[in-house]
Amino acid sequence: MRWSQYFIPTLKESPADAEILSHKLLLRAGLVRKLTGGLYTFLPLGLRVLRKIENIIREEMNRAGAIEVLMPALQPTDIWQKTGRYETASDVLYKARDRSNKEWILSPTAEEVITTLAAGEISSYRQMPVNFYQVSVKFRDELRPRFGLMRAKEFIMKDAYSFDASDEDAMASYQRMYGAYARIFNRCGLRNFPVEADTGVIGGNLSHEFMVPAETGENDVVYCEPCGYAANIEKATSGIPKTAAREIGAGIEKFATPGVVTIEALSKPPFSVPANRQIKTLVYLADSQPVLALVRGDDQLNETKLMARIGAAAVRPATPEECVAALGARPGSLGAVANVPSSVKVLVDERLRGANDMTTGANEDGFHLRNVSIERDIKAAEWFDLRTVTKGEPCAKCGQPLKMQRAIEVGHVFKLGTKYSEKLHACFLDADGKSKPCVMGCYGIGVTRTMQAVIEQCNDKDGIVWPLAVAPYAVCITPLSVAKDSAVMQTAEKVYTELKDAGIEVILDDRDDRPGVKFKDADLVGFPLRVSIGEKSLAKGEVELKPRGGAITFVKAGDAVAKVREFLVARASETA
RNA sequence: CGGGACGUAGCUCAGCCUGGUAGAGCACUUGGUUUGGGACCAAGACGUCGCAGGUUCAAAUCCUGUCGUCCCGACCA
Repeated sequence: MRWSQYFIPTLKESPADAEILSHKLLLRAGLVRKLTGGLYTFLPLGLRVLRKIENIIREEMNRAGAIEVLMPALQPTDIWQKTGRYETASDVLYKARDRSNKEWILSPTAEEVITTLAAGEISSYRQMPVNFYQVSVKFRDELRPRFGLMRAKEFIMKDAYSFDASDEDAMASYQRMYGAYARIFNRCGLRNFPVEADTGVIGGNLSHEFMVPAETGENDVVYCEPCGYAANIEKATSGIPKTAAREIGAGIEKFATPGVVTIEALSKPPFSVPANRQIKTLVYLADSQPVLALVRGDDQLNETKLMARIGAAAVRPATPEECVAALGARPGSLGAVANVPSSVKVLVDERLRGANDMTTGANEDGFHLRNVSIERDIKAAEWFDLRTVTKGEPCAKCGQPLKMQRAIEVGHVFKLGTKYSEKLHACFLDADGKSKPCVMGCYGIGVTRTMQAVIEQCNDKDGIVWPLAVAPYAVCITPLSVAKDSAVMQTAEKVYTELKDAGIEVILDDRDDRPGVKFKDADLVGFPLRVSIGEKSLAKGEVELKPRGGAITFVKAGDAVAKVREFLVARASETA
């Protein structure tokens, strides 16, 4: 490709609405342009990178035995209603109406469609295992689109769905995808690692996310280097000790705490109740029913864990008014000991098991209760892990201190079980003639997000440093003069033609610009190798090879093509 | 959805407080000089100051509303 005939609108300055580095570089290197918040046009170079990543994904999915299909982005609502996700995923669904006012859904994912396909097409265990995948545009009405392609309203996702006849087979399918994902992200040049994850609105019972470490990521990951444990903070557990039991004091005692409505205030004089001797009482509404979640005063509730435990379609924190309606008191004086209607579920964090000598709200504004012994005084409690792990706590597996890291989620694998196949009747006849629901798994990769994650991880002060496997072009030829019959341009044209004929992806910067402009642009865009051709070195019969971020080497002009191929082969073998 | 900031040329921004001729740098056009890390000189083109109301003799500037963008939050009682 000739640069002058192409479209690479680089920018010297970062547009004001880009906050993080990778977003700025996407715009500055001329890879994308924003249409409006969360919606981007891919320009030629950005599209090439996208295609590179897609191709890596296709190769590895095919290698893992998955089969490519393409499903509609516009989907009927009835199948979403059958799985219940018309309600549970309602927040992110883009809905559209046609001329007869019929409602449609713009696909945020495709479990409903693929399971409908399976329901019609799979009737025997002999047809499985089978794994369908597609690469397509997805739509999500994000709470807050941000950071360019990281969280967009419309994005490109690879989604795959496996169907198996048994749980063991489904596990094997899961492992195959897990392995394929590791290969995909490694080939993209990304440092990445898998972590245990919550299954959220998707459902299922086993899940891993593939994470790219980055301070700008939206996930917190807990990990243990010695034993390899790693989990999303939403899922992570630790071996932190339970609350120490003390001598059980006198019976429960109510005391006045006027104006004290926070853990912190109660921990100060005159009350001086340490946070770890307080019970934090949080009120949620699960499908309009109040639920109490109890964690220790110095712990944070992990809302994702709570959601998973409650299992209701819609869970949200109660408003102060709703707290009064449920318990008779406002936040700050709430508790699970006194005046709790029997209809109200009480979920208690495991760390509080056995705790006594605790203080909690009295469900009467301005009063608390002390000498509370949880297992004696809180009836009908259900025990779960509900707290959020913090850095430095002992690993549950090996006892070493846990570490924490911000990360970008680029892929997610789920073992779904039969949630969707049961609801959409994707059943088959087993060898013994019995009808059973298919056991499913689903597997997603954010293709556009992966692209930006690569930029976030691979850059320097001058711009992007593309890994060869996903670079828009492998080689940029930079003649310092473009005068038509100059020796420099003739050499550039010759090298260009030969590289092209050798099947190497090469761009010739034939713009009539000063060398500095071309160098800056080549660095900004981040081509892995630059071949610079100038009068001075050409007088010695030489051209320059400069790897992005590396040192210049001089080679004989006649050897240039061979040397370029050598470089590319060596570079390719580093990540293969 | 709540809080905050911001909307002025293609981009980055000044001007607004204290109302009175629409600005700079970069990019763009033409000519010339340059040519190994984002050149220089000269001339030029480019704006309903987001939009709609209001106040005023007069609004980019003050007021109200609205739309959009970005950031933080949306659990920790």
